[in-house]
This record gives sequence, structure tokens and C-alpha cells, in this order.
Amino acid sequence: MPEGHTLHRLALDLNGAFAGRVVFVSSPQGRFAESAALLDRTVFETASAHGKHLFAQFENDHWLHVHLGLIGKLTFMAPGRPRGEVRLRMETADLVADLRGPQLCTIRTADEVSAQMALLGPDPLRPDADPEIAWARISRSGRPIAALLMDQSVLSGVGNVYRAEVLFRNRVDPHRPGKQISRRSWEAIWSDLVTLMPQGVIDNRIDTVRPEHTPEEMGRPPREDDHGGEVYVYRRAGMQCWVCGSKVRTEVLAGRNLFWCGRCQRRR
DNA sequence: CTTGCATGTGCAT
DNA sequence: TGCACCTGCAAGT
Repeated sequence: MPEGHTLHRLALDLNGAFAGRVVFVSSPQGRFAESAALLDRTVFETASAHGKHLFAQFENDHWLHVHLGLIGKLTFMAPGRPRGEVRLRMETADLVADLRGPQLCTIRTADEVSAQMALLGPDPLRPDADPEIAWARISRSGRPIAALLMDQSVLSGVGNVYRAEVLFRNRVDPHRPGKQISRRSWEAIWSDLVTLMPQGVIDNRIDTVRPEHTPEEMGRPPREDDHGGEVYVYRRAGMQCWVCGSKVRTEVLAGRNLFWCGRCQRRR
């Protein structure tokens, strides 16, 4: 489930487990063995996330840079033999963190980390984020707002679930070009992300349904969506919109499956 | 058992 | 625009 909230949650969990401690680092699967040796038995200083990127600072200007991609996972468990293909293992006497299937796992210097962060747009989960930087790009672009929200150089951390849900919650047509989005709508979208995403970090899942639209309020049977949360439109193609009852639509936009309600989402 | 799909990105064409 | 990457899970046989 790697959208931005997942990486920020992992940074918190890594800090809770390892910050300030000497850690054992290895690569059971072997592909990260040389790099793991550089980190092994050194101090894990601190972890942080920017968008979908995870950074962990170790001693000696060694920064671990991880991107989970679509299928990568970082899981915690009690010490024991690794199960499956584990690219990177970090551990202390009482806790193990195993990384599997990452898109990217490499060691960088502080300068390289800064350069990487400079490529990323403002992250709604970071207190230092400046939404004006994103608005400057969006308000000049002819690309659909649904594509701009996914572009990590415009803003970072939003993935396919948050893009569909934040556009629904703010009744914005996903196809509307950025330059035709009103300042008012953009401010509503950004502030909604600043509300939704920290809740995602706390819950470790994405829930977007407002209290007035919960199954109890709407007289619907309770259910869990495939991704493990309650959402309005994501992966609900062909099903009834929970607000207006019309069919949830889907199409591929910016290379990913987009979901939206053609009746509810008409705002500029 | 096999197949297909997925919350992502980057490279080739 | 398409696909390769790589793992887990759910659905189908």
C-alpha cells in the first residue's frame, strides 16, 4: 500500500525501533550485500520520508534511500530466520525489519539525498511543505488535474487512491486541465490532503468516507474495500456512487486506473 | 495448482 | 504508449 502515508508511517516505526541505536544490517537475499556491510554495526541516526521516498541516516554520511515501488514491503517482526526474498534486513536484539521487493534500495551521501528531495514537489505530510510551489505548476498546466496530482514533481506522496478520493471529496472533475482549476478548489484539495494523509499515517490505511456517508448513516451493510479501507470511488467501477447513486466510472488516465463519479464531480 | 492484477517508476520505442 | 521490474494476494481451474 505504498502511497505517501505508508512511507511516513514506516519512518516513524523505524525511528521507534532503531533511532540512536547500533543496528545489524545484512542482505539475506544477497543483492544488497556490499552496501549492507557499510551500514552493519553502525548507528542508525534517524529516518524520514519525503513523498514516497524513505531515507534513513546512518553514521559516516551514509544515507539509506528506499523506494518501495508498486510491490515493495518493509515489515517488522521478532528475530528469526528470514522468510522469502529479503533484500535488506536491519535488526537489534529484539526486533527485525525486513525489506522485500523494493524498486530502489541504495546508499547515498547527504548531498545526493538533498538532490533527490529537490526533485520532489511539496509533500502534504511535511510541515515544511509549500503548496504554492504546486499551485504554480498546476495553474499553468494544460494537463488534467488527475495527472498533475500523481506527478511527484508537482506534489509528492499522492498515489492512485488519494488522487481518486480527494477529487471525489472535493467534487472536482478529474479531466479538468490544471489551468482551469479554481484557486478555491486547489486550496480545498490541498487542505483536504493535509487532513486525510496524517490520518492515513495513524491508521496505516486510507479511509476517506465522511461520517455522514458511512454505511450506518446511509443504511448500507458495512464492508471493507480491497485495499483495506472505506473509500468513495477507488476500485468501485460500475457500482453505485454512495452519494448520488449513479454508476462509478473508470478509465486509464496517466497510465493508471482512474475512478470517478460523473455526476458528483463537476466543480472547477 | 495457475493466472492476473496491484496503492509505482523509469526506460525504450 | 508499452513494458520491465518484482512480490503478494485473490480469483479461477
